[in-house]
Amino acid sequence: MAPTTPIKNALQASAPSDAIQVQGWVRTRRDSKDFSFIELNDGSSLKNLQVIARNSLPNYSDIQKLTTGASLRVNGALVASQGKGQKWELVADKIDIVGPAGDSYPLQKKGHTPEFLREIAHLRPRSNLFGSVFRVRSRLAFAIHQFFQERGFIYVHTPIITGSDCEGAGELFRVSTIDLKNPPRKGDDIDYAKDFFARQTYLTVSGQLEAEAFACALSKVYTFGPTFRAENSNTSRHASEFWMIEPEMAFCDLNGDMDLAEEIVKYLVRDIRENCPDEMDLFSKFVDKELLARLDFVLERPFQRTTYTEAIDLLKNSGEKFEFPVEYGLNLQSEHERWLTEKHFKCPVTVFNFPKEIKPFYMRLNDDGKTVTAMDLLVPGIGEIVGGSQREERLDVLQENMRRHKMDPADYKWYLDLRRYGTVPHAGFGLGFERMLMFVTGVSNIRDVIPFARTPGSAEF
RNA sequence: UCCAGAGUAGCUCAGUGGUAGAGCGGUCGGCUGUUAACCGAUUGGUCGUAGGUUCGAAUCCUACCUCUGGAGCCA
Repeated sequence: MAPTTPIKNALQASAPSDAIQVQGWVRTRRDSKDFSFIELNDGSSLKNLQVIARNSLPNYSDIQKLTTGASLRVNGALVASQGKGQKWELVADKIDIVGPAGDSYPLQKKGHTPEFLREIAHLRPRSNLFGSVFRVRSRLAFAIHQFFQERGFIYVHTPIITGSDCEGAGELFRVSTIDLKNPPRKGDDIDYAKDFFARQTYLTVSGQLEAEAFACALSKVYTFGPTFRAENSNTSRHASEFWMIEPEMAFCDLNGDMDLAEEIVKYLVRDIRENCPDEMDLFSKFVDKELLARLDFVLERPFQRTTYTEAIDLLKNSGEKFEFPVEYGLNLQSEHERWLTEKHFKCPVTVFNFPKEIKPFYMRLNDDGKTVTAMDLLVPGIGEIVGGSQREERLDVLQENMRRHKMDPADYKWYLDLRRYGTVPHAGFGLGFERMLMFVTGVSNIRDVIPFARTPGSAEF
């Protein structure tokens, strides 16, 4: 079989070519007097290749019946286009109709709403918008690995099935092979000692604890994989299955942690700006007209930093009327975060040193005894994109934190061992992959940056 | 889970108590190196579901389902 030229390469050709082969799907077809124009797309780029099908082709009557969505293999000559709008076009010597699409094919050449395309998630990557989103998703994943690998971080595959529910109950998916109709029992309770893993197990909500173990051996590590939350969250920013990037650094404090978070956000924005120009152009035209200006702004301006206490003061003195109260000891609400990043600082802002009462047990207690070394990186349009902290490395303080959070230290023996043997200051954060993708593409619903989204009540496909 | 809004043709929508509509798509024909081509014709409906009010309901009422926006939780 002759080698196939990706349409992306054909469009970037520097010289005509007598004989190439392309394969792809029909986007549109227009008849002319003695021939037909076919716009062919193979997903290698946003742009289509214009194919000229002359009426001298033996199967021209079949070609005239082609509709959007049909798949073709075309052999012909790549020549300079006579028309405007494209540099090259392919004059076909032979067109094989690999698979016709029929008149029930749901995608038109006209634009569709993202909501409709979501209902046909198996076909939506054939649209300009979703093809672009998923090409950028691929590039973003690559850039993440590149960022960490360039800096000497070691990629750790933390487990997806886990026995620890460190973030608290009620938000995990149970993993079990127990027969739901006839479960083994111990008294009135289900006997999980008879389950597959001889204990209760769940889908992971975070690889952090395991990443800490590896950071305390390999110094700088990162995880990048799927995580799961059984929260009944119905918003455009939450999914039940999503990907998270979690670096963890030994011999690192909160400042180093904040530095890394700001550095990676800038790095990823710059990488996508440079490597996905066609896609970014599409997003800025059809998704969010302010996108490029906002991203360039993020690249140019230094990120701001403010303590939680200062942020509360700023909010209190802002003169702004907020729906929710601003009070020391309360969580910052979405409207507060938006005001800080969009109205006050007008750039990404990192808030740090939060009251210990509103943060998890593993965050390091500051010397004031009131705050912990937590940090949230807020970006305009999305809100919180990174959450991280310096971890509590002192065994006695960590055990006290656990008791304060009504946790049994005995359940976390292996985690406490990290503090018993060669403990070190260490820090890390979680960066939501989809939220980052939303930020760089301008796409406003998380369901539209995941190939097949899982959300409460919805796991079709 | 809470608050608000919306479900009418394959898609986007109009129709607000009295015969179910348009544009796009599809189909047929015409024209044409076209660019979301153009021109003409045509096709296409259990008005989200189930009850109720009424002589009569897409339209008013109730419940439920789904989607969207916002909120909580967070990444």
